[in-house]
Amino acid sequence: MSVQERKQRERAERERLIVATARELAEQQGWDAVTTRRLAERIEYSQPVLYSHFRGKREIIGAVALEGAAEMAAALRAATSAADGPRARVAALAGTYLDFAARNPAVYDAMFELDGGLAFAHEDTPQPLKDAFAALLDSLTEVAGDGVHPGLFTELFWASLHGLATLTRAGRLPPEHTERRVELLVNRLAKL
Amino acid sequence: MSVQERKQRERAERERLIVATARELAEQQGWDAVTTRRLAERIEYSQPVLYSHFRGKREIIGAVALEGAAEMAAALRAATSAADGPRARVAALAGTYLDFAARNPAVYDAMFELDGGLAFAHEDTPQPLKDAFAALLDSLTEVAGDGVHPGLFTELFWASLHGLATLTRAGRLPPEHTERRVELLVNRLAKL
DNA sequence: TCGTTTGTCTAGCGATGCTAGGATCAGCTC
DNA sequence: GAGCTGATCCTAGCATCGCTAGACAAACGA
Repeated sequence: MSVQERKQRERAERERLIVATARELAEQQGWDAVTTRRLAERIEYSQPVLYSHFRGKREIIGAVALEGAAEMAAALRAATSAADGPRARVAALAGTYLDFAARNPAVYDAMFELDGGLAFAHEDTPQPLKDAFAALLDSLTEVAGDGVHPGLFTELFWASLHGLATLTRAGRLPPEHTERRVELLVNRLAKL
Repeated sequence: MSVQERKQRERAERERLIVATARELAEQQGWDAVTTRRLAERIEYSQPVLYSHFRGKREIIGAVALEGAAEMAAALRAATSAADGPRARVAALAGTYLDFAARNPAVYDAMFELDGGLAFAHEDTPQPLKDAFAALLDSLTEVAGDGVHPGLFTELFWASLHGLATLTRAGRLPPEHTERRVELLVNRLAKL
């Protein structure tokens, strides 16, 4: 048994290595540079090994996305729990979200721009994604306003953050007034 | 001279054909299906002909994006000019924007998701893009609120619409309550 | 009528994601 | 300890991608 267990451990370790390497490479040189050949070379295995862990490149992207979602959820929880009052919580939430997107562009792409084969808004949505949304929901429910469905409000708030994040990073929005835009968003959307 | 002019006309016509075919193919089967080979086959010319009109695939995407931007700008103008009062104008603006994105997903991708090699928020931004932004700006200035820079407000409003459009189409947001989300967006962001 | 230019096509390059089939090496049995 | 077996990994290759070089033909000006 012990032999099998060791092999399983090594396999799991190698899988983590693949995901970490893909992420690192994507952050360094963009997802276009993450080819199966380059990835294989970096982990010092041959190409087909990747396919014994993942169905294909899509699933590797999906794995990076899940890792990112878990981190983002944790970051949002940490930021909101350290803030005092609804106003500060929402502001911290928005700031942390955009900060995460700006600091981890490749991961953010894996989560929301690229096709990682993940299910959203379903019952079979992976847990880390649910957690991240729940982190948003928890802090936004208290400022949704009377008669407004918290889930719907959270979806809208999230969409606005997502729009700001992607348009800014793609150079569609000038980066200088990011903070003022976030401030305006919080002031207007949240019923304080 | 007449001969040269005829040739120029034919060239311009063929260029329009390329762009229209690329757009059609993208709407039918997605941008992944728009390969230079397939595109060349559809227009009944060989592959290198494409490269005598455009530097590469990116530029073809960019051409589709510009065409789309012009159409979107026109649609926004038409919708807002037919609406009475600031409230109705903003609602029409938002509805038309999301409707355009939903009806022309491939074109919307070309404009905002894919790399079409276009400059944004610069002085050398192509006119159709400026027009589309100006259409937003014109209807949103009157509801920006006191002391709020209209351009900044427009950027935020646009980002929110963009987030709703992309997340909905990518299956990240359930499509059923789209209208309620738009209503909430208009009610909260606009100072009426 | 004869070069020259302009336009188009065939063929091919390097790179992509992915896979088939053979080699190698660990573990187990006698 | 020898031989078998099954898992593990690699080499080699496929089809397809964006893009380009060089050959060829048609249309033009002299």
